[in-house]
Amino acid sequence: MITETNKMFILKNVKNFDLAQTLDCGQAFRWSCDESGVWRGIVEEKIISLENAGNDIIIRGCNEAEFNEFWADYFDLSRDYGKIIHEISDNATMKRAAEFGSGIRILKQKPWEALCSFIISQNNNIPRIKGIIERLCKEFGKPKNGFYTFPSAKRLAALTPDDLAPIRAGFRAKYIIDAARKIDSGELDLESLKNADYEVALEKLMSIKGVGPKVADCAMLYGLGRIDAFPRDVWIKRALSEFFDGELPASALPYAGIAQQYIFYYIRGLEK
DNA sequence: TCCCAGGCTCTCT
DNA sequence: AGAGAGCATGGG
Repeated sequence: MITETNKMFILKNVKNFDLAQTLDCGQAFRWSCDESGVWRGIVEEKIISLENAGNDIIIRGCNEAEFNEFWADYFDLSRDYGKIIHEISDNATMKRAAEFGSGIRILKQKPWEALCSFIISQNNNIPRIKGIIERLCKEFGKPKNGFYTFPSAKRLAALTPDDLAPIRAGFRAKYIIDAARKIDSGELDLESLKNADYEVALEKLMSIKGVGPKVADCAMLYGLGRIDAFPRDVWIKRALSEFFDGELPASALPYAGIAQQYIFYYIRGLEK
């Protein structure tokens, strides 16, 4: 039987794309890696596997045309991260952080999945966030070649917080349901926020119960492709006061969201 | 056991 | 407007 996983091709000479850094830096929670360094994941109903090989990346599960059609945008391959790193490196600490995480790319995740994931992330730790999301997909997503799709807002809108008990999200269950219902009813249109004024988008997102400025910024950065969003979590606040006198250097402001990811990855790396 | 986690809501000043 | 408790759950 021919399956789509038989498809394979090699992405040549890719810069600033380290799979481990990009897929396990805390921006997405569903990618996993096996012992041989092969990363696998599902977005919508598309499954792909990737493996770093020097300056190349070995891709399985789709052909080049399919990759260019969908995944190239997901992995933000048209953005010149080298140029950004160069521009923000006039600040010594920013330079260290950016070089430490120079293989990070900001994924363009599905808006609903990003919003829902970061609602779950509040006052939580990353291993547990992953567990809750995994259970959410297993319980309410659709099975697909050994993976599960991320459940749609429509699917979750039909449930109650009690129905989410099996995923053990705690007090966040009611927030997930409120978000799902606002999206499903059309009260909130995530797509339209991609190009909205920042303050307008922030206010719209914060109309969801359990969504404050941090989760809203994450939804914008990771789900709406907005690098003007700058999520301030406990780690970033700590880093800002410890290394940056409270605010981002001016050179990093145009790339605030990307700078934020470098700092997050860097300071957490220092802990270990 | 205790502390904390990619925060937010609610209440009390 | 600002401070602080409470929140569900479980990893370290």
